[in-house]
Amino acid sequence: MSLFKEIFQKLFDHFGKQNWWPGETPFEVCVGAILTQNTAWSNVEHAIENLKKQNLLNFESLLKASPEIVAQAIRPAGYFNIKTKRLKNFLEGIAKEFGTFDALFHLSKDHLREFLLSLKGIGPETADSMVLYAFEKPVFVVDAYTKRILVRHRLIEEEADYFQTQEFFENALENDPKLFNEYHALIVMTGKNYCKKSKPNCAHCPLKEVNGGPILG
DNA sequence: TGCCAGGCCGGGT
DNA sequence: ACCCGGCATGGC
Repeated sequence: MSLFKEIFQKLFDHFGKQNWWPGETPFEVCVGAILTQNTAWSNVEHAIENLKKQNLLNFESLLKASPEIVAQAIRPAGYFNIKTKRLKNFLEGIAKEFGTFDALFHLSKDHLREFLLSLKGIGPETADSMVLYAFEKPVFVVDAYTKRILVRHRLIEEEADYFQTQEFFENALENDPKLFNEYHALIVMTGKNYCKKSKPNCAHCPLKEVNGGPILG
């Protein structure tokens, strides 16, 4: 078994199934992906709740809602002004290019990804989170935790960019959206245990050794 | 109190 | 091409 499969297995055995993404519909997943940019999910939950209460958590309603209303609703998620713009860019981009949200389901993975990345406010992680968790196409989502863990264990260089890190996983694993789904969720769980500033082999952090050593401390 | 959170953009050098 | 500040709330 490959190293990356072994790591996955140990994380899965330790943490169990994560049932990601926390969202009831593909549209909700997309909105959550934007709202959680550099933000704790607990804050996003309040914003999502507000949108639900006001019946704004669907494509048509959110598209029509005024920026002021949206900003007020998503306030708990932080960066509410810029995130309002990003949501609007997303919604208006879809309306202009495809007409409906559901039309996105007919796009190929690469076309979908390319379209999302063309929108201001949607970068690689947000796009890939949508592609994987809303549209269930096989891309490996990389985030700050992913890089932090790999760098800590000297599996990648500090300088590795998003796409290099992503290839690292995608080359090592079968192209399975369910696997990518679970793996990324487990990495987020694991990453919370790594302090941000510590050097490799920080005493507080788990996963002290990967090659030949115990994965979980 | 300060630091951190499931990024991304835009302006300066 | 890099580097860096701005964006903002809530939890520990």
